[in-house]
Amino acid sequence: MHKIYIEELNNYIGQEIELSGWVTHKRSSGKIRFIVMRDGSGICQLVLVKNIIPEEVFNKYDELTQESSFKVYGLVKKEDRAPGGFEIEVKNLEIIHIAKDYPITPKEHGIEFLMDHRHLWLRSSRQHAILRVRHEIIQAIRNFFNNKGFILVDAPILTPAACEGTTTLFETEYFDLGKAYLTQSGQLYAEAAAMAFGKVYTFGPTFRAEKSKTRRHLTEFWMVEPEVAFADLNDDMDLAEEFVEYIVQTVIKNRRKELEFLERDISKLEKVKRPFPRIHYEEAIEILKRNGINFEWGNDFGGTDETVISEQFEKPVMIHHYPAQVKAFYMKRDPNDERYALAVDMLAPEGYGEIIGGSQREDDYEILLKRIEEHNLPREAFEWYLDLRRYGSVPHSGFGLGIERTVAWICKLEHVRETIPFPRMIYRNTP
RNA sequence: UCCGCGUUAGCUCAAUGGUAGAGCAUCCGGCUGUUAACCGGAGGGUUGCAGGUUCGAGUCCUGCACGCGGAGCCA
Repeated sequence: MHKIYIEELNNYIGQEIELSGWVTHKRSSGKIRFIVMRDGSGICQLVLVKNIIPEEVFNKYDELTQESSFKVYGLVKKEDRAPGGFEIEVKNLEIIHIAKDYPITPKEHGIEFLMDHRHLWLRSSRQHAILRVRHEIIQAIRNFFNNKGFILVDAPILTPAACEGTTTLFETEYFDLGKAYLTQSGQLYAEAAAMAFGKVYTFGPTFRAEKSKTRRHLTEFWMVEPEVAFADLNDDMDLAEEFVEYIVQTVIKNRRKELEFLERDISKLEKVKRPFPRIHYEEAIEILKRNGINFEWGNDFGGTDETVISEQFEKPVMIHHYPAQVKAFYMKRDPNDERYALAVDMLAPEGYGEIIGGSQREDDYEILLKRIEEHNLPREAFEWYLDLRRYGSVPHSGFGLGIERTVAWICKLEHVRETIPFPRMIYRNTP
């Protein structure tokens, strides 16, 4: 007998097979009983009919509870009435473990209850769909860069100093060397690697100890950060739009079933094709003014501002040339106008906000040193970073894309907490 | 950190200041094609915690804890 997964049922119609899985729910009409099972690859309906199977097998239905594990042997039939389109006419059934009082019952639950039971919530079909899309996005990211000759370079997670500031770091003791911090970006290390390999990307978890409490924030989130030697801001934007187009189109192609389950309007995602609009910071301000928003030059855009700007477009929009004062020390200034940094943010459509932040980096030793001092950063900690400008410095650019916000946008979720298996938020670090 | 809302059965929620209730889940019974099946019955409560007002508080007041939504900051 073939031991198979539910997703393979189509190849076994009319044959006897073995499945292993868990009870999602069951129904009975007396002498005919139904069990809906899941095995991780899908769901399938089992039918037990009294009189055609041994009484002992028929009665195992009574023992099985929601989420009990078991093996089933039976005949595969095509059946349009069954969820998933197939059903198993049960011949025999072997109980592995009986679950007692599974807490997530087939009715609605509140978010606090579900988050407390996140380890069990992952078993539900909605979470399956979301995390499969996440998997597909990560796969697309790796394929995109690998196919373009980028080298994956893992940045350290324990770091000696801040990349961007000092107020938002998780701190830990590091033997006799004092404090260490959880990384908030792999970028500085990606720059070093780009000087070694030309085109690189880092991909890993990053940490922000900010007390942000919104639907777009986690304290631990995943970021992919490409960095390219000899690339300027325009090259950076070219890469970013090709990258995002590839991710979205790959998910539509390979995970249409999951998007449909989530009731995602796929036609909106189909529009995510190059070229994306590129607007100057000043144009973005004009858009805000036209929409009656009073915006002061020199500020960064808030959540509402981002939504208003991105609503003008059906595609992700790139805003470039931000005022240098609101951007990080390592960003290169526009040589034609020192007020601006050669920075770009990409805002996702439908109000999902910033998914990419990037820039051309400062490649001049003296200027970078000056910026480090202006920001009151400890020069010793950045000596290695300054070395990159001492030995064959070149123009280079890169960006970071937040995985969770990208998943939330593509799945059209209310909150990023569902985009990662075990979210870490300001008021939650369990389970 | 600030602003707003909330906390009642295992879960989701009701309950003019006057005897705490429903649906689901659980248990018992019925039903040969169910789709979060359905029908009948049963058990299940220190109303988040600590005070206060009142003849009487789930309900009004104060404080605390926890959660949710939003702001700031960011990806």
